[in-house]
Amino acid sequence: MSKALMSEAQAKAAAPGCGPILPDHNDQSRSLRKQVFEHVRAHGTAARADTARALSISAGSVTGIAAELITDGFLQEVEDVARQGASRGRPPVALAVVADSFHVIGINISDRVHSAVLTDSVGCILAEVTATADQQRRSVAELVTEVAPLIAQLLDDAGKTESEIAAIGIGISGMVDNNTGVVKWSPLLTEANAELGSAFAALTNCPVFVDNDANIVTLAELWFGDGRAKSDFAVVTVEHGVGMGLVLNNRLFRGARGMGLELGHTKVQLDGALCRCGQRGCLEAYLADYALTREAATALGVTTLQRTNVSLEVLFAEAKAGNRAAKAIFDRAARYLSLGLANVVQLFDPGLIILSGERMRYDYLYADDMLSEVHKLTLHPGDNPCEIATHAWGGLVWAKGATALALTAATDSLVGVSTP
Amino acid sequence: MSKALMSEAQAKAAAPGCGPILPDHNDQSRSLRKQVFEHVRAHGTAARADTARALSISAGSVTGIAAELITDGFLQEVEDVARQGASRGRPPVALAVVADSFHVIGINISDRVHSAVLTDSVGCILAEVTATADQQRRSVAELVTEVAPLIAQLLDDAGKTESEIAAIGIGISGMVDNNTGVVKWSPLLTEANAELGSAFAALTNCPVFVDNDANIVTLAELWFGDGRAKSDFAVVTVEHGVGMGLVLNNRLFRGARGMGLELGHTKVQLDGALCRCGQRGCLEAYLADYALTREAATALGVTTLQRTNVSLEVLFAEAKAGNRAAKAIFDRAARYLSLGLANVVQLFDPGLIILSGERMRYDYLYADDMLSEVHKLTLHPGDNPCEIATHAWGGLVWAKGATALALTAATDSLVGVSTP
DNA sequence: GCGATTTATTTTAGGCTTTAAAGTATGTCG
DNA sequence: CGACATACTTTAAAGCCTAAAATAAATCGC
Repeated sequence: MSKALMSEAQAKAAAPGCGPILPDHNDQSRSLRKQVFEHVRAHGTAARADTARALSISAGSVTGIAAELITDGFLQEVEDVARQGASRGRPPVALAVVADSFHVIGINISDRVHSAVLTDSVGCILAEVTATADQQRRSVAELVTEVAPLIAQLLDDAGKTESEIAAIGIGISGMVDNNTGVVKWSPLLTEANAELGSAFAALTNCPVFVDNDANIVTLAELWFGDGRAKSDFAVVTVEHGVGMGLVLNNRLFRGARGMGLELGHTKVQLDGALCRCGQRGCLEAYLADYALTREAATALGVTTLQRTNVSLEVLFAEAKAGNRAAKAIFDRAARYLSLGLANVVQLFDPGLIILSGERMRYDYLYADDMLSEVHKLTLHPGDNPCEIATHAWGGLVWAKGATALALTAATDSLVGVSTP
Repeated sequence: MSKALMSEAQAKAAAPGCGPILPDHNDQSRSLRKQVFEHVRAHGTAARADTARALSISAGSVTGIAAELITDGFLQEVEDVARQGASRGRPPVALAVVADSFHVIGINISDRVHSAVLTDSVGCILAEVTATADQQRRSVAELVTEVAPLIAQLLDDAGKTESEIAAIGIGISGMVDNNTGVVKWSPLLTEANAELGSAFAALTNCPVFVDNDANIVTLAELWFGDGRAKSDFAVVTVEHGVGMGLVLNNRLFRGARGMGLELGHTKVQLDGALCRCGQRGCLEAYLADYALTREAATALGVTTLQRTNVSLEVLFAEAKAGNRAAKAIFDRAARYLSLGLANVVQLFDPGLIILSGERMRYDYLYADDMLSEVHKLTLHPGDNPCEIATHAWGGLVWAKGATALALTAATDSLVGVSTP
């Protein structure tokens, strides 16, 4: 059991490169070309010989593939600072990804603030931009109009043109079909089954990939965060709703039919509290913003509270100041969170759960009591209990995670094929 | 939503061949040799041309591979009854698996009765044997002594010798590490971390594979039952405990770390009913045999009930006869079952859930009320609600499922390599 | 400094798998 | 019977990868 509040800067410094560090054991089909590229990117720099050993392929293959990737402009030989004067034998020559071999854009669409970043092929941010959003629901067309200036601004700031962007990733809360880019439902949109992906593809002439916010945060962890060194882990987000993302074997698991993982709407109580989805007893109905403020209204004796986040802050301050009713609200939420996490452990048995989301500032939600409660509610016969970490990112997680979506796709299309 | 009570004979007649019908899209690494063999086995018979089209490989490859498999004795050309006088052109030559190219044994170890079957390479039962078990916990050594006669009997009945058995599959309830054959915990064994696999391997000189009973039933569905035509589905068993198995992309999903899928111990109630695992609020504590009999004791005014299954029968009879208290017990169990199933749907989004286990005879558990309750407790934005089927197999499911475990392994080791 | 040693990378020849395309076999249709 | 359709087989060649030999570039001991 551990807790870690890590800044983005720390996460960046923790390990070089980006992307999952552990190789993917299941899938032999990835071309060696892509495997070599991904190995170098994951480790920041890697020598040919190391790469050959790590991937269990012959040195000759690496030589050939590296030469090809260098010719194509994806890799380059660099001075290896780490290994200076180390050992005998011919010194290895380090390979590194050519940072500006391609670029991607990641966009997060939210109810309060949109954010977008433009990064190079190793995930370094070249430009970032945010814009406050009006809180109304809107149509896809309106949303495109709303977000288009952000993209233009990014390109301008980074000095790039549309044609230099290999892919765009978009995160939005709601139910998203990642394969088709269709948003089946979102609290931000007026339409159901909105063709968000194709709308942005038409706008930008780039391949566009869409996913829901929980998956986006999970990708952020897998590519840039604590999950890089793990091949299997879960991410649970507590915010407006309760979301979940799962990585199995270094890949984002999206459920058998592309949906699923709706942890927020798993039932934790028969005939329980009313959820905004209209059903009763959802985990979300005990944990999410609206659930807490609903109770806050009662506890603080206020009948109407203007803004959700304001009232939450008030509630938290009251709890800190010793208001028993306020504290009880957080305590109950924490107990239900522990129950929800215990169910995740029982069903998926991940080695690590990362708690994410702005609400993680409310330390009641990740107090030691809550964490030990999870273990009390779990069977772990092998004595390898699930590690639980808290990770409060800055506001750019979502946009950063969206770039991971784009980076994956761009890598596939550019590096995965032999003649780009 | 559909219900189907299908006998083993019907399941057998429903589709020819055995094993998953849908090809595995994820894994390119399977050698074409194995893919061809598995395609033929899955379809009962298949022409070379059909196989080439189905697997998207060239006809020439199939010719070569089929020739090799025929030489090695795994495939043969047969008269194709179906296609007589169909179309123009040279008639296809059907290929079929040579049934006695190898044999496997499947064993189910239970608290009441052990069962074992010996099948050929297409899953046809050549011999079956059952033996009542004493209900005491026992050591691995005692268990081996107990089961050894069944194996001897099978071999004798089928006229085979130990050396003709390619693999043995064993199912046992409890927590099993399939990779190592270690039973971490089982209600049938006195020891923890019992090396059941190696114990039987030592006895029989065969490769032995062990899995828990829920996975075994799931394999039975995947190989011989309703799951054959699905690439993703879940199986939920209600019996002494509540178990679950999940098939993702035609493969049994065993959780990130080989454990997991402990649906019975997911929590459905804070501070709920006491479970035999010592925790409170487990789904199992509302559904399993001991949970029902515990309440039956109260409802029927009986203080001590001799045998669990006897008292369950009494309770069921009372409910049928109109005893309100008895009926209420089943009703509540059904409500909790629907809640548990809804959670499975929310998290895994399988297209199909198969309810299995002897308790499915208690129709309260799969009444339309329960099924519609599941859908009421689930979000399904794409209007593709999860299908729920009930499947009451005969007593040999478990043993049959265990053969699937053995068949998988035997196919890998025998067919997967070019020179056996 | 010099050769032995060590490790990294490159070159080369060959093996394996698979395919496309041409060739052969065997049926139906008119 | 010939035209056609479909299934299967053969064959040459392409691709990918490896093992092994060759080459490169460093350190170590003297």
